[in-house]
Amino acid sequence: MPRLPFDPIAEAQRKWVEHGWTDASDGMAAVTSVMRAHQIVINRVDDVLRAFGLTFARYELLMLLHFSSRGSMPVKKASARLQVHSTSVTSAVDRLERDGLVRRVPNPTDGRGVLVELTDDGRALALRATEALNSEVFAVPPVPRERLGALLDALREMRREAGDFA
Amino acid sequence: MPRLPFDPIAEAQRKWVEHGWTDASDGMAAVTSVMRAHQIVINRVDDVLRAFGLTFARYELLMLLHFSSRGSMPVKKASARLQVHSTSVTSAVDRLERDGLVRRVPNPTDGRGVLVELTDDGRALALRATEALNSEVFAVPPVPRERLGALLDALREMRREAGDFA
DNA sequence: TCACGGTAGGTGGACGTCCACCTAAAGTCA
DNA sequence: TGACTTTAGGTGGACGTCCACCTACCGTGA
Repeated sequence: MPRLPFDPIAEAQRKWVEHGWTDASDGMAAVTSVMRAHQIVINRVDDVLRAFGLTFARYELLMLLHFSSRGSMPVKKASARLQVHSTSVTSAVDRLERDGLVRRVPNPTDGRGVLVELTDDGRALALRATEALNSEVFAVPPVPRERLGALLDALREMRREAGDFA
Repeated sequence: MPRLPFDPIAEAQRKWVEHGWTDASDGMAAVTSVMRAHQIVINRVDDVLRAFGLTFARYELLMLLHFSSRGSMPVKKASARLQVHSTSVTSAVDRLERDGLVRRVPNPTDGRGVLVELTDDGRALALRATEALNSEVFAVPPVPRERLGALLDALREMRREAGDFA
């Protein structure tokens, strides 16, 4: 990826103001910046997880199961906690099951549902991946430490306003 | 999507600290927050663009061409400006061309390349979509106005450190 | 008890992103 | 000038996300 001689988002913002869309220019910049930030962090994370045959989506599901009291939960509950559609969880479970990291078991209390259950291999891999992620990515945040608080605060507000949590 | 009674990212952060991964907990929260923020903003944007048969990726390409002096540019240049792989641009061009919003023309100065050229329909649609996006999304940023500056600053730092621009 | 609306989960498909690989045309350098 | 390297762009495929639709089961109310 080439390094540009200028900030492309600042450039777009300039165009917005030029066209008289000043009151929308910050919002445009915010949306575009979040898009690019997502790309940056997911690439950093997936670079590390590739060595473990994982992606961030699948890693998150493994850790959610790891932290759950029984090591298993219904697809629906995982979907709510990870805040993605059930079908995204289904897709992750398919691949994790293929690799022997989780298994599907019938839900004893609901004949419609299945429980996704962490296997021993899955738990071990999740912990090894966490060690790598912690040291190679999370301990070296993608933003200077002194800005991290403001970033987390702003994004928490965004998530709250989007109705993620009470 | 159900509203959770608690912030799932704060909950994950608590688990991280419990496990002694304190120095990585903020980074983990930052990465996860950016992921979720991306989902929130892209859903808001695509909700509006759906009425125009567009997605944000294709909209961005249309606007890039609209702002360019000739209304056309090589795939490679669009890829650098949008900061996505060339193949992502190829894919967007395929769909925009299918819908008559851009056309591919041979690059007169490079026999290997093609120029992506905005059609009149493409330009008109981009402007109508911009009107809708400005009023329905960008003018109502996904974060309180008073936090917007801090968010933009933090994300600009992230992009700079990732090597996006000088 | 039983009919019916609601819910859990899966399927198939569209889309954007990336990667590995390919072809053809430039560019380079002896 | 000619052989080698680099570059532009496309293909095919993996993956995650969403949506529309489907099936099977649950729970509720008459």
